[in-house]
Amino acid sequence: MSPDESARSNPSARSPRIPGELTVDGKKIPKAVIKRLSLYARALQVFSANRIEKLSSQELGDALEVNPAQVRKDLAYFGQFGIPGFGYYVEELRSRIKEILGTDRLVRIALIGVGNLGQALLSYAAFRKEGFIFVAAFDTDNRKVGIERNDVPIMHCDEIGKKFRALAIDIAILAVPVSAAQEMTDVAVEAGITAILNFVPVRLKVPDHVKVHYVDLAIEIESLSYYLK
Amino acid sequence: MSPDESARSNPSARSPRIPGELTVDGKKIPKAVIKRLSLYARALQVFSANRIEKLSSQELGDALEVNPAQVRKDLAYFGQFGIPGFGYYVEELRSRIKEILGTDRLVRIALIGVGNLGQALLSYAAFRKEGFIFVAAFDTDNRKVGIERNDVPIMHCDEIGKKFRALAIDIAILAVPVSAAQEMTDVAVEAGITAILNFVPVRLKVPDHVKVHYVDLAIEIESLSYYLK
DNA sequence: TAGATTGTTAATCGATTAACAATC
DNA sequence: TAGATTGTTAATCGATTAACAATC
Repeated sequence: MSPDESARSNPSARSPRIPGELTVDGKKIPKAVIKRLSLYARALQVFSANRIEKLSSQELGDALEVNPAQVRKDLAYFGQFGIPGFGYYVEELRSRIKEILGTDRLVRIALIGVGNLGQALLSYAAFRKEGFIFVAAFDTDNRKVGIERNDVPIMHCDEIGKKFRALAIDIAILAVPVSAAQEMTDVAVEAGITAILNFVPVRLKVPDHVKVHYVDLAIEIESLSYYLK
Repeated sequence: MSPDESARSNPSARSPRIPGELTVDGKKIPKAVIKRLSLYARALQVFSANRIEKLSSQELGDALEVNPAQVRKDLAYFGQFGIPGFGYYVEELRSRIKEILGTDRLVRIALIGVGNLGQALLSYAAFRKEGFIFVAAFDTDNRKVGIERNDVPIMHCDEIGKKFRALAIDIAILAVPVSAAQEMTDVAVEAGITAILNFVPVRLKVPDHVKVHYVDLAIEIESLSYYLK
């Protein structure tokens, strides 16, 4: 079977075969589309909580400062979700987007590095509300190992190899010092991880099948500085 | 004098006149360029620390996974920094980029919201190393008001109006609950702030001259989820 | 039916990469 | 001089927006 034959009638079918390059039915999906999809899902949750049962691409776009054509185009990558002349059912659209994102279930997260930032992330209640759960944290400091933090057990980094598989970790969040970042990454990759959210200000070397997102707080502030008068 | 006449021979002159739209000598500067400039500055710092005195756009690009033509093009927005056939002097390029970014001096930051995330940011040593200093933090919880955290005094949010001006705050970091985000933003804007780094998952309404950068941790994780096999 | 809004194609806009003359 | 690498223009690539036939 050729890669193209993986196209199916199921409109939200995912067929990522070339590592790092995501396609649905042969179309490449820009990274920005995925980010907006996630924003749509959250906005729809709010509409739903406010007892709004239907809306148009215009209304959804207005809530997020996104062009309505953009909203429709983003959705079109994955199928048809609306009714011409009517709009979208809020709950249905929300749940189908969550399905596309793969967040229609609990996503299991491991934290590597229980410093200040790591601890803040552990205690960030919004994660749980949005369907993410910390199942384990790892640190090399023996004073931290063995205790719990926000109901999350802290284990030694030496156990990453064993525990990542046993606990079926989906995503690793990296919040260690620069000096430890690459080594911890290598261990996590060796343990089979395929997605890393990296807060460490260093470029990580990973195999093609591993996806890394970078959040760089200092760069965010520095680039804001440019816009000061 | 027409806006275009603000073009000067000084290549790094900044002339942002249309609020929110940044131009240098009439050219628009993409936001992505500013982010990369900040990455270049940090990488150059590392080269410098390793006693590397010169490099080419190829070498700088390699370190950051950026195309060398991209490096040169980014710099070209602001002037000429290299020597044909030779490359760039590391220290000179670094200091000129810092100048462009406006981070060749301490940038003064105020934190609004001293919850878990806020406290983590206060204790994030990397900020200080990169030239940012927290000069004040604000919270509405009277148990926190009056004490210090990482040498930063915590004041009541009612004082934002007065203190922002007195302390010459450059950038506000917003880390409050969703319910308080817009009100705190309004107060900060009223107090003259022009740059906000917002960690709260809500769209802020601000006047055109105020620049907001969004860091949305839940969206980062959710969009990573999409890339799981 | 008339009005509204989708899904989709075409047009526009912007950003990245390639190529190369200029030049150290 | 010969070799290397810049700065810059042209070509490519990708993403956003506009427009509109299809259709509920």
